Amino acid sequence: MQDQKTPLSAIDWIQAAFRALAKGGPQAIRAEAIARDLKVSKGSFYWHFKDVPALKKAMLDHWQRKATEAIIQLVDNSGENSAGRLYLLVEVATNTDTSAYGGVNVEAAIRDWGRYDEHAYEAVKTVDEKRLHYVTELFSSCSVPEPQCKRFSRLLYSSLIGLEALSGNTKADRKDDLLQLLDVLLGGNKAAS
Amino acid sequence: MQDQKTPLSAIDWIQAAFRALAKGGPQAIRAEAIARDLKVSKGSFYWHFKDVPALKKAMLDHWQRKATEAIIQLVDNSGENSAGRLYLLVEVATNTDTSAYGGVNVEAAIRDWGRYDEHAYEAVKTVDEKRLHYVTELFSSCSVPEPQCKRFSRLLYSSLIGLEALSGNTKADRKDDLLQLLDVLLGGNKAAS
DNA sequence: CGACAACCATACGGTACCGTATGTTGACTT
DNA sequence: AAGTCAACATACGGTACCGTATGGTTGTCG
Repeated sequence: MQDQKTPLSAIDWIQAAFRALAKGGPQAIRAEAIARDLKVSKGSFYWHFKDVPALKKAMLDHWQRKATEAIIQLVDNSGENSAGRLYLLVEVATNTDTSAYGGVNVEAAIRDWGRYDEHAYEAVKTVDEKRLHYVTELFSSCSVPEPQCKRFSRLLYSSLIGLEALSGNTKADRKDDLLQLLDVLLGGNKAAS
Repeated sequence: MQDQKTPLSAIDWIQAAFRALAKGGPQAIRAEAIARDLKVSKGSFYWHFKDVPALKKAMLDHWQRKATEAIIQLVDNSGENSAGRLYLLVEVATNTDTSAYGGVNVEAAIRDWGRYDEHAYEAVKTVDEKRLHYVTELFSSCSVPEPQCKRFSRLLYSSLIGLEALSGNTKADRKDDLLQLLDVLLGGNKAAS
């Protein structure tokens, strides 16, 4: 939104790179292309970053921090109990408008990226593990028997990922589907507690 | 496996292109790179295809046919009832070794591709709709109440997609998770028969 | 044996990108 | 007012790809 003469920072480049990633995939992370998008020359890029791999590393570091911070915020706020937190988690997670860093489908794009790039894979893996661990704890606090907790968290998280990858559904659809899944998962074990 | 002097066909190129896609993403579908992989020159490529977009179109057409044929085979064979077919479907679908066309993670790679390419998106959408329709029918035959059938099929299919996108789990894990999900989905509505 | 077609190699001009080297500008010191 | 430095722009050589043009092998058929 800044129009003229305000110098760019590294974060500006990172955000623009995420826009490019979301729109064109990992191969769209190119110095000259992003420079055009920012209406500067690539001389600017090579002032802020050593090379393209350095930009990619900065993107992954940035995302990895943001993606886990979002979870921590949900832990701290919301005086809900465990079950309530699970439902709240679904509500928030389906709001893909959490456009913290850059674009819209950044999450999915990074996950794709991880399929072809080792460093991206490591970042995705780390984030996945932290999130799954958190959700597992929530299920455990809902008196779900222990061996099922990890499985249920995988199913819930996988459904979130899969529903966004699936074609031809809306954000509201995905939220309803996931809430219903939570009902089924928690209801099926309501006997305990 | 053919060593020397056996001339290539268009299908050979398509299969090699799928290998490239699975390994390096959509951007890896390049005439010269695939030619090197096939140990021929790109003159060969431009004899079999008009250009790279023509190859991509042929890939999508080929996959779209294969991906729906696999379902039809499951309908015809297997004298199972509806519930049994659902479980069988999970068993077969988690065997990603259905290496019919080319590689391993071709499905996921095409889904990624669809995020950046309109034609690929259309192909994925068509395949998704056919599969979802089939699974919905199965749920309906299992005395699952009508409004839930579509939702359950989305959840099952999305979980399959999401679990494969998820990092750090094995093929056996995914199968177990999905079978358990089926238990929960079918068991949770056993009352309404 | 000569013609023809399938199949491929080689050579070419063109584009888009990378990374480096070096010039330019404005703002801010002293 | 001269110097310094952050933040660019410009220009360069190099690579990898695209698509075309054209030429070279095979086999097959009359």
